[in-house]
Order: sequence, then C-alpha cells, then structure tokens
Amino acid sequence: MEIPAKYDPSGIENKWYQYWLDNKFFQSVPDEREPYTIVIPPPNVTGVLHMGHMLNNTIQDVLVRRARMQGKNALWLPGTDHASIATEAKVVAKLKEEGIEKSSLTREEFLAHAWEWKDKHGGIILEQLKKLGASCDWERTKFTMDESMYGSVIDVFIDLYNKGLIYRGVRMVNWDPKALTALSDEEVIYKEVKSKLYYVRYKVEGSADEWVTIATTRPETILGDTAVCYHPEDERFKHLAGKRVLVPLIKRSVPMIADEYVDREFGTGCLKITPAHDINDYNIGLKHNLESIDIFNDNGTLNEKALLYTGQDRFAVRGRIVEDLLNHGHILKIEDYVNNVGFSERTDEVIEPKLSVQWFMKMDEMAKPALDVVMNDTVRFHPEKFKNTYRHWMENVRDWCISRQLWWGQRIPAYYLKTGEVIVAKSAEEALEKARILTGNTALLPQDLRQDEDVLDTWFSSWLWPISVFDGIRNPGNPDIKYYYPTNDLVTAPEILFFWVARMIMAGLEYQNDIPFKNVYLTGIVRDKLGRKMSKSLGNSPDPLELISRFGADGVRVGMLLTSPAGNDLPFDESLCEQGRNFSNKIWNALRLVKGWTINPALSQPAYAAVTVQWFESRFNDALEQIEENFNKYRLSEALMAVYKLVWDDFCAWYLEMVKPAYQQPIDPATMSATTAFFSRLMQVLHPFMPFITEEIWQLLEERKPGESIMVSAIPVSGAYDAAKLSAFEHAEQVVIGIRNIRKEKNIAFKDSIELFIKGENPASGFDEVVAKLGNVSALNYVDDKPSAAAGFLVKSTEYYIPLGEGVDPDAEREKLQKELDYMQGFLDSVMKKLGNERFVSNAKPEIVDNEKRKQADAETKIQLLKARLGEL
RNA sequence: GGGAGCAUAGCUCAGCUGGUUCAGAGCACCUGCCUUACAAGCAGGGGGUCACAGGUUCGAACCCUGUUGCUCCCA
Repeated sequence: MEIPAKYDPSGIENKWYQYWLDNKFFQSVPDEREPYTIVIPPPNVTGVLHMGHMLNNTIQDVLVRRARMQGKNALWLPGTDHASIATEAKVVAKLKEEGIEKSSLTREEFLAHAWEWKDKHGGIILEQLKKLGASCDWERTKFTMDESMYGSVIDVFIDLYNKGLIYRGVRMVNWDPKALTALSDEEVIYKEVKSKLYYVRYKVEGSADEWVTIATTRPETILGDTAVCYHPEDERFKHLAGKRVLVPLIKRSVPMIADEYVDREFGTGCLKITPAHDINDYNIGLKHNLESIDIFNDNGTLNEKALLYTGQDRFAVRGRIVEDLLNHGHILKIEDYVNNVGFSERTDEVIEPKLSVQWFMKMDEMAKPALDVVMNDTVRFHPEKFKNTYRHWMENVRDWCISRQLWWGQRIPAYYLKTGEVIVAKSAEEALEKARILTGNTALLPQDLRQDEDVLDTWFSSWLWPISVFDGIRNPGNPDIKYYYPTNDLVTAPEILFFWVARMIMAGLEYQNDIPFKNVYLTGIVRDKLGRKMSKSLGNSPDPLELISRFGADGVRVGMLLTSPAGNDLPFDESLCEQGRNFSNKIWNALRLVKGWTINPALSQPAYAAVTVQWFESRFNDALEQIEENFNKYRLSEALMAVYKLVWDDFCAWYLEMVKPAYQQPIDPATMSATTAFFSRLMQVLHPFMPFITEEIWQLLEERKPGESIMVSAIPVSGAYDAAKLSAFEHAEQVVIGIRNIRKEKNIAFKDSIELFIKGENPASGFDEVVAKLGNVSALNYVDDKPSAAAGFLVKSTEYYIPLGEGVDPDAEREKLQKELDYMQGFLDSVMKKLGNERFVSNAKPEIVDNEKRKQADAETKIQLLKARLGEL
C-alpha cells in the first residue's frame, strides 16, 4: 500500500463525517443503557462560528464521544436560540437596505420577513460545527421558536403568573433608545467615559440672592428635577430645611430634602434629584414621595414635559443647556471627570434609565434552592472557584425584567381590557372567555381585548432549554425527559453563569423538581496575543473554517485544548494548531512504519520484542489510569497531554524503535499483532480528541466490517500494571541515553557497534536485549572491574563502560566525574543537615525520616563510586 | 466603592494533606544530524531568588500577615 509521507486531512475528514452520519452513530433513542446527555448552549441563530464556539464545542464533543465509547447511550442535542434583539436588529437593517421601514410593516409582515431571514441565514453555525466533527444528534436539532419550544415558554409564563411569580410593574429599567427596548441588567456593559462634572447653582425660592450649588454629569436632566437633597447632618445645608429652590431656566419650584444617601464628600455635598432618570434618585423619590417627571421620549429625544428643547436629542441638548446655563450665570465650574456609563450590549447605545411598565419575574424564592444545590455540590462547577461568584450573585439577586419591546420572540400572552384589566391566557379565545367570566359581560368581543405588544427576553426561552428540548414542560414524564433528564455536563462560559446557568437551575428545580445538569464546565475566553477578547468587531479572530482547512479539524481541536484548563482564558496562537497538525503527522507516519512491515509467519518472537510488549502493556495501563483521573477531574488539557506523550514518546519514540525489525527484515506475527492491537487501542483513547485521523488509522490497521467504527467501539479501560517493570525500563532508558551521549561525545556513529561493560547490580537487566538493540551494542558484559581505556557513566549506582581504545580523554572524564561528585556531595550535605537536626528526627513522621536515611545511603554509595573512579584515572 | 481570584522557565500552565532528586510539562530557544516512518522529524542542551517583605515550622512554591501588580464579577 502506498501511503503519502504527509497526512492530508481534508478528504479524510469529510469521508468519515459522512460515514458516521450514514450509519446514524450520532443518533440516540432511549434504551436500557445508562444515558449520557449534553444539551448544547444554543448559539445565536444569526451567528457564525467564532473561536469561542470552537473551544466550547470541542470540549463538548470530547466529553460526548468518550461517554459514547464507554458504552453509554450518549446524546448531544444541538440547536440555536432566536436572539430577539440581535436578530430583530439584523432584519431591520436588512429591510432598511431594501428601503423598507419596520414602522411601515404590520407585526405579521415583519415576522414573515424575519422567518424568511432565519430560514435563509439561520443555522449556518450548525453546519460549521459539522466541520469540527461535532457528534450531535442532528435529528433532534431545536430552535427556541419552534412550536413546542414556543409553547413551553408561554405555558411557563402563564404558570408563573398564576403562581404570583410574574408581575407587571413600573420600574426603572435600562432603556436602549436605539433598539427601543428595555434591557436586563446583564445586557448593560459599563465603560469608563471621560466626561465633565458641572457645578450648577439653583436659586433659593423667595431669597434675593441665596443659591445652592449641586454637581452633575447630566445637566440635561435638570429639566426633570423634582428636589434637591443634602445630608441631614451636613451643617452647610441644615439652614435650608423646609425651603424650596428653583430649577434653573424653567424656574420650577422644588423642595430641599435631606437624606443619608448623599455622599458629603462628593461634588458640593448637594445632590439634584431626578426620579425619572436615575435609579438612586428614583429610590429617594419613592422615599420622599416626590413627583417623577419623565422628560425623554423612547428614542432619547426630549418631550414636552421638559418644557425646553422638545424633540431634540439628549446629547445635543446637553451642549445647548450648558450654553444656556452659562449665559444665565448658573454654571460656576466645569471639571473633567471620569465616570462609568452603561452601554447596550447589542447596540452600543448609552443606556437611559427609564421608568416604564414591564413584566418582571420574582427571583428571591427561586434563588434560594438554586443556590443550595450548587453550594452542596449537587451541581458541581469546574473549576470550583466559580461557586463563590455564583453565591454572591444569588444572594443579591434582583427581579428579572422579562419583557422586551420587540416583535421577534414569544409574544407575551397577556390581554388587556379597555378598562386596563389584565388577563393572562394561552390564546385570544381563551382570554376572551376568561374576560367574559371576569367582567360578567358575555357580550365582550375579540376586539375588546388587546394583546400585549411585547415579547419575552430570549433568556426566558433559554432557561427552559434542558427541559423544553425534551418537551418536558408541555408533556411532563414523556419517555425522553424521563430518560435524558437531568443531563450530565453543561459546557459554557462564565460570563453567562447568572443569566443562563443559574436560571436553568431554577427552572429545573421548579419544573422537574431536579437539577438540569450534574456538572458545569466553565471555559475561558479565547484571546488574541495581545490579550484582547477575540471578536468580530475587532477583527482579531481567525476564521475557524480556514484554520480547519489549514491544520485539519483534528489539529485545530488539539490546538484549542492543549493549553486550556477549565476556567482559564486561552491566549490563542496558530502555532497551537500547528502543534496539533504535527501530532497528526506523527501518528500518520507511525502508521506508515507499521504498515511497511512484512510478516514472516515462521518467525518466533525475539526476546527484545517480548519484553517490550510486556513493558508497553504496563505503560499503557499506567497512562490510562492518569488519563481517567484527569477526565474525572475535568482536566481535559492534562488528559490530552497524557495521551499525546503516551503516543509520541512512549509508543513512537520508544516502543516502535524497540520492536522495529532491522531494515528490510520481516517481523514475527506475535509482535506484529501486539503492535497493531496497541496502535488500535491508542487510537481509541485518542479518538475523543482527534476523531478523524483516529478513525482513518483504526480502519487501516485492520480489516473492519462495513458499519464498524472506532467511534462506537469500546474505549480501553485501565488495568493492572507491573510497577517494577516500569521502573526497570526507566533505568534502561537512562542506559540508552548514556550510550547515546558517549557516542555523541566520542563521535561514534550509530552504525559502528560498541561493547558495553556493566559493573554492579543492573536493575534493567531484563531489558538487556533492548539496550543492545537501541544502543547497537554487540555484547553486554557483566564485570567486577572497570575495563581500561573506557568511557563510563552512572545510572543510579550501576556503572556502565564503553571501551574506546585510545579515544579516552582522562581530563574530560575527570571533569565530568568531578562535576557529578560535587553535585552528590551537595545533595548529601543537605540530607545530613536534616538528619543532624534533632528536632527533625523527633518531629517528622517516621517514614519521612527513613526516606532521608535512604537518600543518605544512596548518596554515600554513589559518592564512593565516583571517588573510586576518579582515583583510577 | 463592594466582592472574588491570580502572580512558578521567553509563552501557556502542572505542582494533591507542608517532607522521595521538588523546582516540573508542552511549546519556544540553542547545538548537532536530510540515520531506511516522520525536517510537520531525530538526538542532545541551556533556562526559574516560585511577585516582594515579614511570620509560623525541624522543614514553605505550598500555611498566616502585609505590600505591589494583574484579571474578573457586582454597584
């Protein structure tokens, strides 16, 4: 068979992915096996694959492939969410390009456009995941606006409303004047902004020339002021108690009030109160029963209540009002100032705190049990440190604003009577029926009811995801939900710990009376070399598909995982993928080597091969144990590194060299079959990380039947191993390395065989044939005396010599020995210092003292040997 | 402003309950090699005051206190 020297992944990856699909290996239906379930964190339907998805989904695929090979009934359920704000923004922008304004469309017309857009562009990301090798059950793909998913959301809304957990209220919300919707607190990003602090004076009402000065960063909100506030213990202002002041320009009379909220150190110690446009002012307003004057329109322009600048944008007004205030002598001072300003995550618009009627969900009752299950490890976080963050949030949780002023999403099932009464019902018909009963007016007609225009927050769909994908809300106890829920592992980013993970736990406890997942693996953020988060807007993210085409999906997967412990950011560098690709090539060439051997059935197994096979069996089990432990602790990077070293170092660099027949010589059947079996098993262990190349090689190593696949084969599990054999081999490795060093130092080519003399007990004697082979040693001689004119080295306390004839340089030899002696002497000194310390001997545990004594004995022996050899020179 | 976390080799990170040669791994780097599977490779090698300062201890990368620097979350 002709195998190219370089591994080319492109054709191979497509071939096997199709094969897996054709054989329906990704599909899962409930059966008697143990289930293993992951639900994908649904990416935004408008999205395209970025590096964060690559990392996140690689991890999920590793976990699910491994579980499948462990014989579990593994399901990785894919899907997307409808991302109401992002998608609606995209559709609006697209329509605008076509000259269509959203405002000119009816809700139904707009939604038709949105669905068209979704059908055309949505789900690209899922196709991209296939290139990565994702073993999702595509038959089960879900979308948060699918009929069953939509219905689940509506059912839950109605249920929580009936339970009194959802209410409608006037609240200060984060208003996005561009998207024209309220945002949840989590959708607001605070940034430091250079701005100005304006010192503005208000005239005391009824006085001739008495003024009060406040400091503000937002002079345009003066027009909504309804009080001025000072600290009750502030002597500077106490005399103003009960007085009133006049709001500049509009001369509205407002009261002076006192409240401990005021920071006396900040600004002038006097604060203007604008309850409609600042959350703190709002709270003070409630406390002091102040009027709220909302001076802004929804789009951020000023309305008629502002009295001035009506119809102008808030930021334009800031400039104008400052000018006017200056002209009227109201501004005393302007300082540079840095403050934190909230921006919309989606539109980057400055958030306007705004009073509005919104739907809210009560969180405190649900938060408590959701906190408990994390704190008592019923749900485990990896890494654990995120428990702290989670607790902090859950203990300070606030009600969740769930309404959004958008069309794309689940429309709130609330209907209003003309009298303003609210009826929550599944459909207009049901609402009408309820309304008739409620009012006693049987003549009510459908047009007497008006459905709420708003839709629900996208997270109000996502929080049900692990349940609704199995239709467990509408159809509790159905076979899927019973079998797959709770899911096993959730893989997501810490950024959405609260508004997704926490809420899923709440929903799970509320609707399934059980946690939604047992483990939460939190990934880091993929960053560029400068430490910046990779994002489309910065343009610093490589195109994942292009990376795959250059390095192979396997190479990229390895690159993503090699330096990415849970919870740590991943400073991405293409060289990581290169390392993955190089690893693919290494494995590929090992295959070339093995496939190049011809078998001579008449040959019996040589001693060196027999001992090598025994050693590798032990080494394999030893490594498997470590790998399993790493997986149990969700240390995927370390598990991968352990496999990497097992394949590259132990199998390729040692095992294959050890069993390799001489050039153009055949191999015996026993060694060949052992080698093939090892190679196959290595591929199985590696498969979850590198699915494609491992399948290719597994299929090439042995004749496989149609429909067989490594991905549904049983992964090797660790067994007993011979620790003595492993340490004997480590000794043999040191001997081989010693021989190589001397060959190098003395310029002895490998093809020239040498003789090896061994003085003392050789713990690696079982590997003598191997040492002979790897060192090209013609004879191993056990002797009592050092041969003359020989170069030597020491492994532990065994002496090894290679006779050189005239080639020995006594000075160089002496120097080498002296160096070693100095080191050992220093080592012994440190040991003796410990042992000479009475308090150590009496306080330390006995086994530790014994250990030091052993170290002392070993060092002394070695020093003796070194001294003897120095003397001989 | 409140809270949490981190600081170990040039980079990314391990280092378990303080005690085996404990100062490690991968990559990068340096020096030889186109040796018959692989130069996407092989064989060697250098490199760290474990952020800093104290303390506890027979013994500290590890425990305690403080300092500095960085990151994240919340307001």
